[in-house]
Amino acid sequence: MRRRSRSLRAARSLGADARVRALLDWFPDHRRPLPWRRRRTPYRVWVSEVMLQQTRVAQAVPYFERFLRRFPSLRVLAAASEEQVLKVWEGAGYYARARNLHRAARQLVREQGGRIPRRSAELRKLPGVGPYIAAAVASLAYGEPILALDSNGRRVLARWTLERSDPSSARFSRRLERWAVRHVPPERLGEFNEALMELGETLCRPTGPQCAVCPAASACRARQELPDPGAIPSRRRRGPKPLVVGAVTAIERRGRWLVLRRPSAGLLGGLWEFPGGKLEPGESPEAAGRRELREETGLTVGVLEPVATVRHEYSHFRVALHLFRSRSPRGRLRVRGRRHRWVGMRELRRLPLPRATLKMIPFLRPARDPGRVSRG
DNA sequence: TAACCGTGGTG
DNA sequence: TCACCAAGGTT
Repeated sequence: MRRRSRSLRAARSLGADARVRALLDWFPDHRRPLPWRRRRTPYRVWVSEVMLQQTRVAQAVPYFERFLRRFPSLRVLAAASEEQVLKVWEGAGYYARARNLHRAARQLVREQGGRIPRRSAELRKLPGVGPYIAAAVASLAYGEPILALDSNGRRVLARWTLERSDPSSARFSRRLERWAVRHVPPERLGEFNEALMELGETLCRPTGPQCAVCPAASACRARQELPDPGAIPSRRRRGPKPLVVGAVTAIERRGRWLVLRRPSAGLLGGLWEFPGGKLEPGESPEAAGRRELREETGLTVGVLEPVATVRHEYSHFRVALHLFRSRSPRGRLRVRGRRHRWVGMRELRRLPLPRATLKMIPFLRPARDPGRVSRG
């Protein structure tokens, strides 16, 4: 049965490019059983595409399972609070993805009776849905004959066609899109989209492509004409990430800790954290901890107890956060422009927290080992 | 166009 | 330790 369906598929695309034909023939036997490929509903495809944005499959899988258990449908998602959604997203990063997905769900329930649009042009209007995700959902979930080209796909096509233009330029994407649309039969575009990604992730990787087992190797220009096919597309090197030094103060009062909610937009939007901020030039961490606390909460403290230094890396900078603790703040609490709460440890763990804050929590447990400070 | 937006795996 | 980078979107 399998051989017959494979040859039928291959026969139908006889007019296509040899690499396209080889890819489409290879895919059915090399298609990994990923969770979003079971029961392929538009909602599941959409959630998976959002999660997979800039994220490896292995990292996305557990989040996808957890998210679908907690929010099995668009309506359940729309009925949840943003905080609940962010909590499930906690640790996955790029939190705007979760906020946008939630906003879009609410918008669809409010305006479209909870139905996910079938056409990519309509999907494209939803928050957090750009050209790629719109095309991917429309083609994978609804069979719209539209090309969905991600960075995996662009890398593969650039190697096939020896496309040497700057990968960050519009020209690069435009030329590859044109090539694909010319060489893939429209009715095969959905399969092609997925097959190309699969090839890009499993064999035609950024470095060290596995040409020996690649179904398209014999017609791949990079393979045939370059000493290292992995040299295409060219990779631009980024400079080192700048280091930001900050101070964070955990205020404890009767077993409860003061936390602030970050503004909805921007870095870690909507997540909760302890008061703190960047050191000013020449300022000591402790002085910064006192100053930030005063500015953000109106509270003043005397000597701060150093607890740990937590290091963390974001998309475009690194931080070293000096964590302090105080049990004796003075003054009247006055937080402007953001929500604040006093929470016990159990309640704290129920809030959506940034990774860096999660790293701090073990240091704040009841002191078995007073004065303990982390390395670094 | 380019900066911004997290996190974890990898060599 | 370090730089790369992974099913992109927004501003």
